[in-house]
Amino acid sequence: MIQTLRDNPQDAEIDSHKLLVRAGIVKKLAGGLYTYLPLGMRSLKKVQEIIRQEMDRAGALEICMPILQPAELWKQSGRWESMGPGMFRVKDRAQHDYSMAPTAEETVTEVIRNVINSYRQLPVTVYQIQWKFRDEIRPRFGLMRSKEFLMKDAYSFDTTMEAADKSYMAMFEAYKRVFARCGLKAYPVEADTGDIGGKFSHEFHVLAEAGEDGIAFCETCGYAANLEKAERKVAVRNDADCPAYEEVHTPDAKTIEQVSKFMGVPGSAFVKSLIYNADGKPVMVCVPGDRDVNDVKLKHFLDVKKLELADFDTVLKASGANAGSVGPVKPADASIRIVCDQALKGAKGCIVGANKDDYHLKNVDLARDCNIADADFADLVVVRDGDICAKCGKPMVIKRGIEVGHVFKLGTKYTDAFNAVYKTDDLKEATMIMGCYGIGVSRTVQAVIEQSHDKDGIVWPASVAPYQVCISLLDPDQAEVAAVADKLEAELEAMGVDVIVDDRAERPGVKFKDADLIGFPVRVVVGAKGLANGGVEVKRRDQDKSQMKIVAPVEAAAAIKELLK
RNA sequence: CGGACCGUAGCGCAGCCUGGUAGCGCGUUUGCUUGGGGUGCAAAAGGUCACGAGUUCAAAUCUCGUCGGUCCGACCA
Repeated sequence: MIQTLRDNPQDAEIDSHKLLVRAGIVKKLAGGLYTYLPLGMRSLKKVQEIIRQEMDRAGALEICMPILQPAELWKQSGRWESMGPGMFRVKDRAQHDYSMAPTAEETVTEVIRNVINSYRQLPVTVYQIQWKFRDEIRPRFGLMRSKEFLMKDAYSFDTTMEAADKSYMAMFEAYKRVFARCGLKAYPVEADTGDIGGKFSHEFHVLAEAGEDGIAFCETCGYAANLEKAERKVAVRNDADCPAYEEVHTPDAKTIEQVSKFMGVPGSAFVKSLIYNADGKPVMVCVPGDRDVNDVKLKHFLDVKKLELADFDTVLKASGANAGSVGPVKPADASIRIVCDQALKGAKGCIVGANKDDYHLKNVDLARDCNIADADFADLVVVRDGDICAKCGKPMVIKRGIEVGHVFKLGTKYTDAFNAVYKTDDLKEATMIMGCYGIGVSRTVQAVIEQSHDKDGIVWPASVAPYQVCISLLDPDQAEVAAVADKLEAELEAMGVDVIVDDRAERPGVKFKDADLIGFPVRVVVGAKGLANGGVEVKRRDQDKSQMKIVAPVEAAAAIKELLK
């Protein structure tokens, strides 16, 4: 049931997706839904096994929770509404609502609440490897972002913050081991903690051009954070004083790019001003003209629940102009709060929107001409390549990554909602402190391929390859040759090595191409010609043809075992 | 949600503009051939041309609608 394709599927864009399909690892059923063919299933199981071993080693206990989850659980945490259309919802015959598990914080908290009653039973960390469902807006890149995917999710419950930190670190270390054993270079990256706060969230990223997430790296001090979180340091400005500001007519120029072209001034000389709607109140946000606002940072800084760009009406009312001519100098709504990126502190001689359609102001001194509180200067922009690391002051680089894991200290968000309490040693009740930890198992399989392939196909690490060894049997109809292959296969299996024999009636070239495409870590060629030359030929997938070794059949198994190390 | 493009054999595509017998490559099956990096030859099977309506003597082709897919964008002033 292994079939390889010569042509790339038309819907695949990135190498790992093309190879998944061409090598016969998965087969698409519909958008975002894939069947794991025999080869894919074997790799998926190997990744799962590594995860199980490392979870067990870290002291976590395996459980299995239902995929179908009663709506009541989600209503109790408030997420039945807040998850929005991202969650698949179904009804039973009695019209009761259920979700198809997108994650399992609610379920696990309900379970633990019922099972754990005493501090004597804590701490505990449970995990499961279970299918998850998310109604992605745009499933893409094969297994990378699909509607149904295999996830390892773990949840820790502790009595104290210190203990919770310890549970967190145990998972953190386990994750490092899991990815290393899968042959992946995965980096822990600081991530935003959403509504919870604190410094306790790390994403594990595999660096890849095809990655969907941007990560800021400091090669000097090792700081790594995703773009939502990454902070930068800015130099103190010492701008020359400028004369009083004046209006400039800028017809038909709305974007910074257009005005900058019109006036012949670089974008960085501008102040970009946006009106946001923060919990229903308008706020003006100013950043350097060549920068983007980081909504997550802004949300934290303003400490609001809901943050979005204001609609056109609000913009007009707040500034007095339509979008494109908004600025911090004398907005129509004089009481509007203006917050500013730290890089603008002390900025003089800037160009800003005039709060009058088709006009801008030049020679603006933010301190002199605008009403901005000192405390309203903060780090509010998305970092980019070359920005200064907030930790060590050296430049950072931006790289792309695939998020394969996430560890998160949750606090009491769910244990409060579900009243997950335990009896303390002084006969009181206390709320458990929770952490959650996910690994995208199916995504990890694809990340391995993305990180390890060449022009001929996949280069599987031995630990997660569908088979570690492929015996390419070139003359299957010659009894003595086939006998050598049979014996070698039996020996390898006895040594605990996975082996597959390609005994198809195909030409050698076909077998070699397929073995390279699928990417078995070690290829053994057994053929009449080779045997006449003294033995069988062994070669690692990542070795060149010239590094192929001829070994006597009796020594082959040992030689292969050596190559797999 | 908005825009663009696309649905023709298992896969990759042509044909559509200018309506008239449904084609090519890969794969599959059979025979011969070849036998160390996707061999060559010959033959065969395989399609409601996404679906529905319309125009027409006649629709894969033109028109409208529906469904599905892919990509881009979603207000950064």
